[in-house]
Parts: sequence; C-alpha cells; structure tokens
Amino acid sequence: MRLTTKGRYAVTALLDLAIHADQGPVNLADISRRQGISLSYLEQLFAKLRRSELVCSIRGPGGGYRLGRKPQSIRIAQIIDAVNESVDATKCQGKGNCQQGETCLTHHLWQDLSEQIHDFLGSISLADLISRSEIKRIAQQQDQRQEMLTPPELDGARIAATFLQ
Amino acid sequence: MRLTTKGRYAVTALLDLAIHADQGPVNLADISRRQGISLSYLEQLFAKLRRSELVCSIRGPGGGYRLGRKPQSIRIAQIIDAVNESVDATKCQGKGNCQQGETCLTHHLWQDLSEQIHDFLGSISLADLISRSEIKRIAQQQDQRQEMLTPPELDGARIAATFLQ
DNA sequence: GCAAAAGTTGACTGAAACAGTGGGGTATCA
DNA sequence: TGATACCCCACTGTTTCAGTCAACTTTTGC
Repeated sequence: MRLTTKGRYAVTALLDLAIHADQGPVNLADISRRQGISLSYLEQLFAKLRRSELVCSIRGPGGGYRLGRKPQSIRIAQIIDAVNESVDATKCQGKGNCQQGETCLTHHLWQDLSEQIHDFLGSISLADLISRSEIKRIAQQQDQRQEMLTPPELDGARIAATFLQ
Repeated sequence: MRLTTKGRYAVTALLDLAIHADQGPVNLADISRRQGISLSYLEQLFAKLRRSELVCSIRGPGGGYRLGRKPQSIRIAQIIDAVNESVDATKCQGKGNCQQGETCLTHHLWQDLSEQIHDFLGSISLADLISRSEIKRIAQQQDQRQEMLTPPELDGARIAATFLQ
C-alpha cells in the first residue's frame, strides 16, 4: 500500500477542476499555478485520469479538462486507483497466497485494514469535499492569489467572472 | 504514507515472537524459517524494534528475543511506527503547511484518513491477534511444517514441547 | 491558411526507499 | 575454547517517485 504525493496530487487537481468547473474547461496550466504542481507531472496524471474516464479533454485554445461524471459520483478511492496507487494493504492483493502459496500470519489484519481504508475513501465524493467550508475558504484564497499574479489587462475574462460572482 | 513489506514483516515477526513466547527466548533464525523472512533483514528490523523497546534481547546460546511489554499493551500502530513506516497520510506530517506554507486544498481529507488508520491500528494489540482463531490455525500449521523440516535427532527439545501441548 | 493555445505521448533522469546480502564483530554458555 | 546468537555496518540491485524535456496533433481565431 502506498499513498504518496502522486495520489494526493491527483485528488487535489481533480478537486480544483471540480471547483472551477462552472467557468468552462479548466486547463492544466491554471491548476499547476493554483495548486503548485509541476505542469508536466500533471499531464502524466491526467493521462491516467482520462483513461479511467474520470475526466474528458477539450483540445485547442480555450480548451482544457472537464469532469467525466458528476462530482457526486466520483469517489476519492477511484481517483487514487486511477493513478495506480493501490489502497490495498496486503502483500498478495487479497489473494491469500502471501507466503509461498499459503496465507501469511498477518493476512487477515491487512485485509481488514484495506477494507477500512477503502470504505472511508469510497464513502467520500468530490461533491462532499467541495461543500466543506475549509475547502471553500482555501479555494477562494488560491483564486485571489492567482489574480494578483496575473496582469489585469491580459485577463479580462477572469476579471469579468469575478464581478459576476 | 507507506505500508510495505517492511511494516508487514515487523508485525508478522513480533506476532510470531508473541505466539512462541512461552518456550523461552525466540531466536531470529526460527522466525526467519517459519515466516519466510530473510534473517539479515530481520536483524535490521529487530534493531529498530529494540530501540523502541518493543523487544529485549538475550545473547549467547539459547538466547533470542523476548517481548519488551505485555502483548496486550503492544499496538500494531506502534510496531509500524518503530520501523519508520509512517501511518500519516498528509504531505506535511499534519502541520498544515503543505503548499508553500499554506494549507493545501486536500489537507483535511488526508488528516481525516490518517486519523482513521491510526485509530484502527492503534485499537489492535498483539494479544488481540493471538486470540484470533484463523491466526492460531496458521501458526499451528507453520509449527508443524517446521518440525517436518528439522531432523528429529537434532531437535529433541522441540519434539518434547509438541508432546506437552 | 497560419499561428497560437492546449492536449498527447514518450523518453529520460536524479533521488530515495525497499529488500536483501555479506562480513566482521561481541556477549554468553557449556 | 568453540558454538550460538545477537549486533552493526557497508553495500547493492531494483523499483518508484517526481519531475523534465521535446516532439507531436488538434482546434480555434484572425
């Protein structure tokens, strides 16, 4: 079992995408800037997310990514799964042949743990995260910081979006 | 967060130790044979377990390791901790400065997950595992297989122990 | 029709950790 | 004194992570 920056980045990026979904397709450069994730690395992660149909892509100028499904039906466990970070804690992927074909002494413990984690992350959707007040607050701060960094004359559309809020 | 063979080996080895504790100090060679873990690797793990005072050692012939505390008060979380496998899922070790000093968008999610895992593994003791019937069964099988592999004439003590059960 | 924006793909890399090996110790008992 | 078992350190092959770079293709707007 592994839970590293990779899975965290994937969830963070998808959450960012979900939060900014109302402004049309979201491009990776924006996510990269807001979340402090390398653009090239994001591209790799989104390739996997696209293969799992968690996002779909729109090419060309004004393009970007959109959620593949409704935020309510995207579970955190699925996102982590999509970027190949298993939530399984057993050695044998639950098969029970951990020790030369036999079940190892602690197999059941790891199986229980895996179930515990899977239930937890499977019970939370992107929509759940969006509605949390701390997350709303952080997202707002990130948007503001981004506007301070972008020259206004080059970004009329986003300024308009701010007024329309 | 990481949960690999390392942490699993540590828990498995300590459980083996706890199960065979009534026969005096348990040496690593026996654990290595029963659990299929490299002896040298076990030595490294037990060095860490000893530093955390989860085990104490007896040198010389007939020596080995003993549990440092009662099995009831050794929690799985402590064992995993002792071999440096963190159960923490956040990027910032819970500090909340994940993104250039600010809290990242998904910090609270990972914090909740860490708590969940920690509560689970912290609620289970070695004594709990010993008393589980599946584990008793597997341990018995392992003991039998070991006896089949050991020439009887060189192992009178263990044969005697079998009869006394 | 062309240039710019954006996604797509693949190869590559440094660093770290894991899992394991090997060898030379030291304490202890018979 | 020799066998047993712990103790400690250096080393290594492999994998994965996290990131970089470069060369594409598709689409839009001028």
